This record gives sequence, C-alpha cells and structure tokens, in this order.
Amino acid sequence: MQGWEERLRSQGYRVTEQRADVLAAVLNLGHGTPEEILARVQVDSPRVNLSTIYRTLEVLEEVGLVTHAHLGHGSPTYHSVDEDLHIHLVCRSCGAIDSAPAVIAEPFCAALERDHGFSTDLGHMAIHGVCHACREDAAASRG
Amino acid sequence: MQGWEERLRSQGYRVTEQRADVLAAVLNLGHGTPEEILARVQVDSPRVNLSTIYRTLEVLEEVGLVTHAHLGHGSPTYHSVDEDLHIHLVCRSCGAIDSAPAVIAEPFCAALERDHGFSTDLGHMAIHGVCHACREDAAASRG
DNA sequence: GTATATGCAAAGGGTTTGCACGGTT
DNA sequence: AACCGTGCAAACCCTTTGCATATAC
Repeated sequence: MQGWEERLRSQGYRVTEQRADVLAAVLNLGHGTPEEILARVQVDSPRVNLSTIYRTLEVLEEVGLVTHAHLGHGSPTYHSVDEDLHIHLVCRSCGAIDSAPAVIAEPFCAALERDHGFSTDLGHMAIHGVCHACREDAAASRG
Repeated sequence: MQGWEERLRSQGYRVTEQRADVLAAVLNLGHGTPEEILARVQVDSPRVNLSTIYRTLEVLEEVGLVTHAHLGHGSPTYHSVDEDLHIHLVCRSCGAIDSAPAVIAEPFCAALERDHGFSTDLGHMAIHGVCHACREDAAASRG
C-alpha cells in the first residue's frame, strides 16, 4: 500500500488523517461495514464521525483504493482493492459468508461477455444460496 | 397461477383481497419494488397501506409464490416464482438491468457445488458490472 | 366468536445533507 | 488566503412495529 497519498492528490483530493485512518481500518479489518470501520477508527480517534466514514469511503472508492459488495439486506461491505479477488457466497439459512477464488467464475463471466457484452465486476459479486453445513443439517433432519 | 389460495390456506394463512391484489400486481408488473407494487395495487384499491405490502410480500414469499432479489443499494425487487428463471445484470454506470437466462450460470453453479458444497439460488443472483452500451460509450470517448 | 389481517401512525436503522469550523494546499 | 474536509445535528428513505378496528374462518 504505497502511493495512496498520490492517488488522492492526483485526483484533486486532499490527504487527511481521517482518510488515512479509514484506509488503515479497511486494510486491517479485511472486510467491514461502515459501522464496523467507524468502530475501528474510533479506537484511536474517538472524535471521527460516521458521516466522515461514508464520505471517505466514497472518495477512496472513487480513486480506486477500496470497493464494496452488497452481501444482503444490510449495509454494504468494503474491502481494499489489493486483496485477492474473490466472490462471496452468502448462506440464506445461517447467514455465513464464504469466499471463493474469483477464477471459479471466469467461464461464466466469459459467457456473459460473449452473449450479453457485459463486463462483470467480480469483486462485487455476491452469490446467494445454501451453504454446505446447512445442507447437511437439512439432510440429517429429513432422516 | 392456480391454487394460490390453497397454498396460503394449507400453511395456515388466510385468503384476503389484499393478498390477491399484491400477487396480481407482482404478476402484472413482472418485477417490482414494494413501492412500485403499492402504486399498482392502489390504482384499484387506494386504501391499501405500504405496511400491508411488506407484510403480504413476506407471506407470499414464505408460501413460495414470490421471491425477491437484491439488485443494488435500494429496495429489493420481487417477482413471481412462475417466471422463467433468470439472473440480473446490473450496470454500475447507467443502472440498466438486463436479464440473462439462468442456464448460462449452470456450469458456474456446478463448480460452486463441487468445490464448496454450495447450492446457488439462481433467481436471487445479481451480477454487477458494465453493460454493453456503456462500454461502447467509454470506448468511443477514448477515441 | 376467535384469531388473524389491515390501516394508521410512530419508531427504527442506515445513509445523506446543510452548515459553521478547522485543516490542507 | 482560498478551498476542501470534518463534526454535528437534522433530514431522509426504507422497513418494521404497536395498537385498535375490520375481516376470514
């Protein structure tokens, strides 16, 4: 994570302590909702406000330092763009979130590109369904 | 769409005019957010309340007559389970929503099942990316 | 007649916005 | 010095909930 300051400045944004804090929190958490990121930032900087988190995440996303994915009903989850590209498997039964390497979706993305001219944003992809554990539980309870 | 009344009754729910109205609105619209469904229902039944829409959609989903998908930041979109199974392609640039037949995702789903024991709910799937038109615009503006 | 469903209004969670102050350039 | 970024509070949207009345069974 070098050059994030230049990344901001080159697009006309200023470098501030809060932006550094939010970026550090995202990197540190791996994944996080705005609330979770706020909590993390407030460990060291208690005065930072939630609205700053929202505004900062928007800027960091704009300049390409973070992205977000919608994993379900609630708040979006933010993560750094540096991480290994992965897709999220959301279990509708227990709510667990598994990760799968993005390459698993590559033939599928190729088909979308070929048939629909659609360029898929893999990092944003959340797949809903039922996880392994919950399927076993269901199978067991059926006898 | 026969037997929806029995579907409700068999699970202990009552058959009401509002439930009929909401189901009809969903079928009629094809897709719709709670607000859109309300607007449709209110054409004929102006007194129906938004909270009834939410409660009714929950019941109709419970008994398997409708499902919903999360297409982005806003409200979920409901549709009948009768429709051809399809996935949604959401353009992050213009917001357009395209549909693709679910079969296009079948090898991908098979891979998730094989490698992760994960059973995908195709109807719930929303894929984010950039649509054909926006990609052409972007290419054109680059010269 | 009894339990469920509805309308209404109020509360709730998450996100955005207006404004004055403070910090970066 | 000029402008952008921040904290704070209020506003906003979407969704849920409490309660009295109306309706299906």
